[in-house]
Amino acid sequence: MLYLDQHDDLQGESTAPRASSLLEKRGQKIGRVSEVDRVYAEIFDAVMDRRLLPGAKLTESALCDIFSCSRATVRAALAQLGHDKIVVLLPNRGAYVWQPDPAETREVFEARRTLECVLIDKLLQMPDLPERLAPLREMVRQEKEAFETGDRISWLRLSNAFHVKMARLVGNHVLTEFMHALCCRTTLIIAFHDTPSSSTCSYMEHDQILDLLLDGNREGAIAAMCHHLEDCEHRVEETQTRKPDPWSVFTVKR
Amino acid sequence: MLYLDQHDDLQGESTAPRASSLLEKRGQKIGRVSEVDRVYAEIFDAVMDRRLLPGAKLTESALCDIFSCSRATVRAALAQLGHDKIVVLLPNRGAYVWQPDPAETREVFEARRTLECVLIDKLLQMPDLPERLAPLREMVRQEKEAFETGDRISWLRLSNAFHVKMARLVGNHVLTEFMHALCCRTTLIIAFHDTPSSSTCSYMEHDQILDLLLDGNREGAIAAMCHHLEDCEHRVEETQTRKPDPWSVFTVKR
DNA sequence: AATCTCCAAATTGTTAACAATTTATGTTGA
DNA sequence: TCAACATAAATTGTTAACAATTTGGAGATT
Repeated sequence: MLYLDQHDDLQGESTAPRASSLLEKRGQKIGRVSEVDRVYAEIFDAVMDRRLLPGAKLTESALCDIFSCSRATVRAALAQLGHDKIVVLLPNRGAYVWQPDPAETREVFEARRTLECVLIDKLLQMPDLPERLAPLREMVRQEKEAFETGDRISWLRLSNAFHVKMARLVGNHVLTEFMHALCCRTTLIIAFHDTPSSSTCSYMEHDQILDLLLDGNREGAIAAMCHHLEDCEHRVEETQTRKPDPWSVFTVKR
Repeated sequence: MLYLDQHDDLQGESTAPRASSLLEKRGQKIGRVSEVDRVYAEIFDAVMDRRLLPGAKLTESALCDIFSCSRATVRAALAQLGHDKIVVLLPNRGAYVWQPDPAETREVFEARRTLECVLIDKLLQMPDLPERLAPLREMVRQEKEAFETGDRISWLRLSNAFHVKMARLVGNHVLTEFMHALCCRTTLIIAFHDTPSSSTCSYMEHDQILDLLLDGNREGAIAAMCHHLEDCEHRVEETQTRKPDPWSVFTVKR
């Protein structure tokens, strides 16, 4: 499970959570971030920002050269990424950026719907919801700005950060970490199925969800959230059926 | 997050899920389990079975001697266990079996209540629930047997396995793995707070939950499940307030 | 008697080298 | 021409050695 403590998922910063949490271990700040955490964060960000696409081979020696570190460090980082299902580790064959299959895609989206709805219920039970929800407005504003500027990377990060931040409001680290893990896997899924054309402006839906929450409209908020996610899932499913295998780009028979 | 694929959590076998899932990677069976998975499973089981208690120091060289392997193997296994919050890794100071604090305890139990209730809802929506629930009866019978025999280890394993198996019935690997992770952490919490006296027979409550599910009694099943968990949580809280710090056994002032 | 400093032992972090496996290429033979 | 086989390169798995850090205790100082 991905670590995630007091991290704030700010724009431009790494959303990889390991380093920040380890900085606080045992109550004392540790001046320097461990080498493996640095490599973990670099690869993590590269995958989340789509500089590394699903299926890409991650050769250990290549990563050693890139990050100027030993193979042991790279291996440790890859092992953690494997545990988080960001990469897949094949024995004796190396590490590859995770390629989600249709069954997994469905299950991740279902888990997200399930968790998001539960969190909405918990949020609506909080007496000071308006105050707690206030910072989210600012995030959505940044999200809108990133979208309009064409800053795709920031937009994607902020889009996920919205959901994680909402989970954090509930005040349960365990559930927050779970949501964070699901958001990361969702990003990977979208990266895997993304076609250049598909880009809706999710910040409007985020704003709408905030409105419904402030109105105390449980059914509406849940419906909006499910619609938001199903919209995303269906876009993925479309491309899934459209390109069943990479050989379809050729017209010759196999 | 803990891997967990087609593993069946049988009595007497390891409940550590990594090895079994890796055996199936890429569709082809791999004859031999990786060294780090073996060490991972050994330590994992020792913690789950309370042979290793929370707070115990896990010295790398000692583990090398025990498992006849290199330090790199041990380090990799410890890193994975750290990721699963079974052990805590302190930079330059080593690995220790995780000691859950009160806040974490509360959050793990809340997350479990949340997830278990959601799973009950999903189970009740299944048309063929009775058939799917049948194998659970047999598990509860084994659980009862282990309890009556005084086989504490099997009883504890089966007690967790019941909840994981129920989650698996829903058919979502992501949610199942999450439940498995939560059950492991619960076991750790109980191990941390356990006093020799506390031992209720949870198998009766498990049977009751099955009855209520078969009756289609949603409210009853949810109430029973929450009661089941809160019972466990309150027993933990009791010992938590009873011994806030180890110094309370002395009457002298610090 | 309590505290501080310094040193040695133990332990962890890191790097390099070797062994085992997989992948790719080239060759042979039907 | 195609398949199977053999070989070499590349890559991963494992082990051992060295460097850096922490821990515990002896001895000096106040």
